[in-house]
Parts: sequence; C-alpha cells; structure tokens
Amino acid sequence: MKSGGKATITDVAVLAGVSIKSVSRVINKEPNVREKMRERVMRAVAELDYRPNFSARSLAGMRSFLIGYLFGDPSGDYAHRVEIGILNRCREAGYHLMVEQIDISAPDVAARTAALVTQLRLDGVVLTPPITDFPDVLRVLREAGVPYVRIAPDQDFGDSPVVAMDDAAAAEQLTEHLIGLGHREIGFIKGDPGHSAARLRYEGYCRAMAAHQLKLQPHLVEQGLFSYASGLECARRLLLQPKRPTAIFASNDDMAAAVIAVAHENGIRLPSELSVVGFDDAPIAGVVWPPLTTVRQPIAQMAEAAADILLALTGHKDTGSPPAAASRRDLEYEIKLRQSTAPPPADS
Amino acid sequence: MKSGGKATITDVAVLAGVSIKSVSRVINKEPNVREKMRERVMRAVAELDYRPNFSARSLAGMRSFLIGYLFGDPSGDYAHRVEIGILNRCREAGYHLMVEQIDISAPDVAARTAALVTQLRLDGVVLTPPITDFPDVLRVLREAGVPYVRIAPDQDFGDSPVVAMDDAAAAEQLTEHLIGLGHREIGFIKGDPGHSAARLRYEGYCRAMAAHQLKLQPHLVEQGLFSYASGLECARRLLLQPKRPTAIFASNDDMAAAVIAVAHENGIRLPSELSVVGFDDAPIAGVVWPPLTTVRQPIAQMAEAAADILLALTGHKDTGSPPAAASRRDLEYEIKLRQSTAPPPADS
DNA sequence: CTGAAAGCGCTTACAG
DNA sequence: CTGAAAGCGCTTACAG
Repeated sequence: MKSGGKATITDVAVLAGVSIKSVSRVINKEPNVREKMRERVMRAVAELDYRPNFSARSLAGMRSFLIGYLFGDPSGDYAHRVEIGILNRCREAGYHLMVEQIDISAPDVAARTAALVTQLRLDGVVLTPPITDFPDVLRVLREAGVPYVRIAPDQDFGDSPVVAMDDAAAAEQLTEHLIGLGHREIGFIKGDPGHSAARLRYEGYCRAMAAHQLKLQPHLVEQGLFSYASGLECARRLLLQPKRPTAIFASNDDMAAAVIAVAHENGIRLPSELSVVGFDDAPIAGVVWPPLTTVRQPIAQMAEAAADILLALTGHKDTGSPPAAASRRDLEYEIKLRQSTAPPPADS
Repeated sequence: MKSGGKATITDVAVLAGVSIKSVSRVINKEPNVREKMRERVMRAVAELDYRPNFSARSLAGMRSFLIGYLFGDPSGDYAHRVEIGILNRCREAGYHLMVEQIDISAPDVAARTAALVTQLRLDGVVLTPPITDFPDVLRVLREAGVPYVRIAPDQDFGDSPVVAMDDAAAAEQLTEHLIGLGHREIGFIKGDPGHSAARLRYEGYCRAMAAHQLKLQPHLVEQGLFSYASGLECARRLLLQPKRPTAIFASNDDMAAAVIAVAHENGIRLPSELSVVGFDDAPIAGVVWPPLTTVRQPIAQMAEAAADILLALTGHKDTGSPPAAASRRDLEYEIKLRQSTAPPPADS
C-alpha cells in the first residue's frame, strides 16, 4: 500500500538484496528456490506492493496472461454468461480477459482475427457460435499457434477441444416430462435449420415420442428460426387449427415466449389448456406468465471449462503452448420445471 | 498476408531502407514525415503485413491502447450493451477492451482495482452502476492517474466526465402518454430507493400528474425494488383492491413484466382493461404479451460517448493523459410505443 | 540454488 | 524532416 504500486522488479530486488532473476523466480513460482529466499522476496513484494507489469512479461516471455473471447452474435445474454465464466477462472489464475466483437458479415473476419492474435499475443481464445464454425478464423488461430476452445460448435472438426452439452438428451428428457404429464398431442417448433442444435433438439423430441409409441404428426411440427417472430407464426399455425396440440415444445425460449403470447391473444389458458416448454433458460423464461419450463444450458460452466483448458495449456511454460488436443466434454444441463406445464385438459 | 504477420518494426525498416524511428512515426501518424517516406514505409508495412506489438508499445510508450470496463453487476443485458458500445469505438481507434468483473461484496474492491490499473496500464476506464459510486474505486483510479468516465452514476461527484440520460424527463413523457390516452388512475411502482434512478423516475411521474391536476393517491403508489419478485407483490396490492388503477407505470421492465403476469393470473385483459408501461427496453419488453411500451435507454450510445471521451484524452500524447475534466452529457432516450397501452375502459 | 547478460519490440528524448 | 542511442520491465538462455 505504501508506494502506490509503481514498484518494479528492480526495486524489489534491491530491497530484498537479491537479483531480479530471483524475484522473477519467486513471482512465477518456479522450482528450485530456497524457502528463505522466497520469504525475503515476498516480504519485499508486500512492502512495496509490487505487481508485475503485464506488458513487460508479455514482451519478454512466451505468455501474455491474456485470454481472448471472440464473439460474433451481439445478442446479449449468451455472450455475457460466457464472459462471466471466463472471468471466474481468469481472476483466480491472474489472467485477464480481452473481448473482441467480430462482425460476422464483414469479409475480413479472418484478417481481423489475425491482427488480434499477432498484436495481442493472446495465450488462448474462447469461441462461441457462430464463430466456432468459421473455418477461416480457425485456420488463422491454428497458423498463429494460438490455442482455442470451441463452445457448443455446430460441427466438431476434431481440431481442438470442444465444450458442449447434449442437446438431444435434454430435449428427450423434456419431452418425457410432457409425456409423463399425460400429453399425447405434443407440438414441436423447430429451430433454425442452419444450426445443428436445432436438429439435435428435434432428434431428442423424436426419440422420446418414439419410445412411447407416439406418432409424429406432420400438422404438429412447424419449422421456426429461433426468433420470436418466427415463433409467433408457428404458434398461430399450431394453435389455430381444429385439432390443436395440448402441449408445445419450442426449440428455444424466445419461440416459447411467442407461443405464450399467441395463447394469451386467443384466450387459451395456460397451463390448464396448453403446456409450453422452451429451451435455454434465457432471462425471458422467468418473466413470462406462466414462467417457462425449460432446459438450463450450463453456459457459464462451459466457459469455465473452456478457460480451464486454456489455462492448463499455458501453465506448462517448458513446452510452450502445445497445440490444444482435440477433446470433447459435455456438461450437465438442468431441466427447470416451472409453471408452464401441467396435465392436459381432462376432455382431450 | 505473406509472412504470417510476425514481422517487427525492424523488418519493416530494413525492407523500406529507413530507420525504425521513421517507421514508428508513420505508424503513429506523427507529423513531419515527408510524403515519399510515408509511402515507402506503408508499402513495406503492407508487404510484410506488419502489425505493431501492443506489449512493446505499452511498455515503451505512455499509451497501452487498452480501455478497461469494470462492472460489478453480473446481470447480463446492461453490461453487454455497454461493451458493445465501447467495442464500436475501440475498433475504429485501434484500441482493445479489457473486461473485469469486480465482486462488489468483496472487501478488497479498491485493491483489486489498483492491481488492474497498475499491472495493465489502462489508458482509460469505463464505469457503470453500482461501481460508479464506489468512492474507493474512484480514488484508486484518480491516484493512479487513470482517466475514467462514469455512465449513469447515482451521484455526480464532479470528479470526472459523466454520461447519462434524463430519467425524470423520460418518465414524465411516458406518464404524459398515459394521461393522453385518457388515464386518470395511474398506479406507480417505485424502484429500489437506493438508486437515484428510482427517485428520478418517480419525480417524472409526479411532475406529469401535477401538470394535469391529477392527485397522487397513496393507494396507487407502491414501493418496489426493481426486481421481478418485488413487482409481483406490488402488482398484487395494486390490482387486487376495489379501486384498481386503469394503468400502471412500473419503474423498470422487470417489474412491468410482473404486472403483466399478475394481470394474466387474475384474468385482467391487457391492454383493454389495464395499460402497463415499463422502463429500460430490456429484452423482456419485446417478448411479453402484450409487448411493453417503455423507455429505451441509450446504453450502447452512452458507452460510445464514454469511449469517445477516453479516446480523445489519450490522443494527445504530448500532454500525457490529462485528468479527465468533469462534464456531463445527457443522451436522448426514446419512448417505445408498443401494445401494452390503450385508452382506459369506457366505464371507468 | 542463484545471478549477470542479452534481448523482447517498441517509444522517448536528443542530435543533426 | 530523419536517425542513432537508450531504456521501458520483464524473461530467456547460459554460467557458476
């Protein structure tokens, strides 16, 4: 607290009466340091409130102590939860987070990425959809030797660690919940066909239906796009037909919120006349009425796992940053049972 | 594209046949460089795909090209919109964004802030509530000589630039909208009394009511906390009384969503029997039914303005980073008219 | 187990 | 208008 934190490694070395190299060893927790030396240095560090300068460390060494997060989709919640997860780990490890938004519609996505990693010397990069699946970006990172982890990518290229969750299993379990309540006529609103998550969630629904000998009825399955607006359209088609379903599984919460809106609009009582489930546990899930039964994606935890992988890599200074070995880790999701689901009406 | 971007200033100097100092001058757009020199250097830069190393610039110079964003409240949307705003400006200016979450309940908030600014040499810091009003954090930044801008702070300490919006005026205008529709019995749900925004919004409501000779009726004003849960309680008290209001102004969208939920719960039709307005234009505002009439806070724009102030300061390398002069700038809000408001029922 | 030297890639004074 | 020297605060080899 004394000197205002502007002390340098030399100041510490002088005060402790040792070489700067010894101070460096202690700071970096290198082996082969006598306990007495460690104590002397630590005392001087505390006395001067010394904190190593990141730029100098980065310039001289092979680590920058910087993790980058590249995101493309500016829609808030997801990116923010990822950041929180990364920050949780960075804080403990003395790392810092550099955030960069990539304009995914720009032609120079790869060039911008290259600029980032060469200028900033990032020790690792976390990627989320849709950037997870931009071959150009991945190539640039690989060529620059910057390890990266992909969170919930669309495809697993086998090029790097992947942290994800089992969308199909979650969707299956959620469908089972509806079936368990007694529903037989269960509508489904698919997500954007460009996203594999959309496919996997539908797959889970189909599996559960098949397991209970429930036929997939074409008039109960609609093609949405994950957007609220598309949900409105699908919900209208689903609900304004003679034989409407007693439950609807929307592939994400935005579309589920749209289903709820259409139900309100048409005087359909929730959940007594219609059960609705979504997927994601987005902020909306808790503030619509009735609150939405949905699947909570472990986004922050996926980000923490991604950061852990990156931090573990940079820990081994002897080997430099080894190429991040391909691996896959599926984290546990959680079914959030709220009030948007109930048994179907008795007369159905 | 050729050399993979690992070129250094020396490589450029050699290729261009000039000194590294000249390359530096061109890169930094310093004056007194002959046009021919500039061209030669730029050609070499392009040829080698040279990009200056940030660590080296930061270590040698007085600028780090890094803006920091310190946030305390991990609730997503706000922080994320702030980041987007800052990033918009950083991108153009060649700056980068370092994000740090401060645990506002920890005792060492100030110490952690100090660590950040001394280790990272940030050129400027953007602050949002509630950190905007932590005297310890502000003191640390001041002592370290790091310019900072406060976005929508609770109090204006006159210590730095402030970027905000006029909450009272917005609330007044929104109340006018309800009055213009014919409402006279307008309920109000206050926000957390610890936040000045709560006070200002109530003030705006009062002003509009007074301007139309409408009395403030105690049974129509409830004390909320900005949370959805608190909104539920207030809404129940407001709506389950004999003389219920024909419109409710909730001090934020979360509470407004709660009002809507309570209305649905009790079979009160929206907006025909009850109009509801919120504040913030949070993501929920568009996905409840009916969609919420609210005030859009120019969050990203406030962040952009904050970044502009910081970037302008660091631009003057001659003077170093002058202490950021106290100033205040109010940005334009926008009233978002959606379907949650309508004239009151005829018989009221 | 400890240290003296060199160097990371830039910018800052300072000459010319 | 241009350049040679010194130095930012560390870490990397390399000695001892």
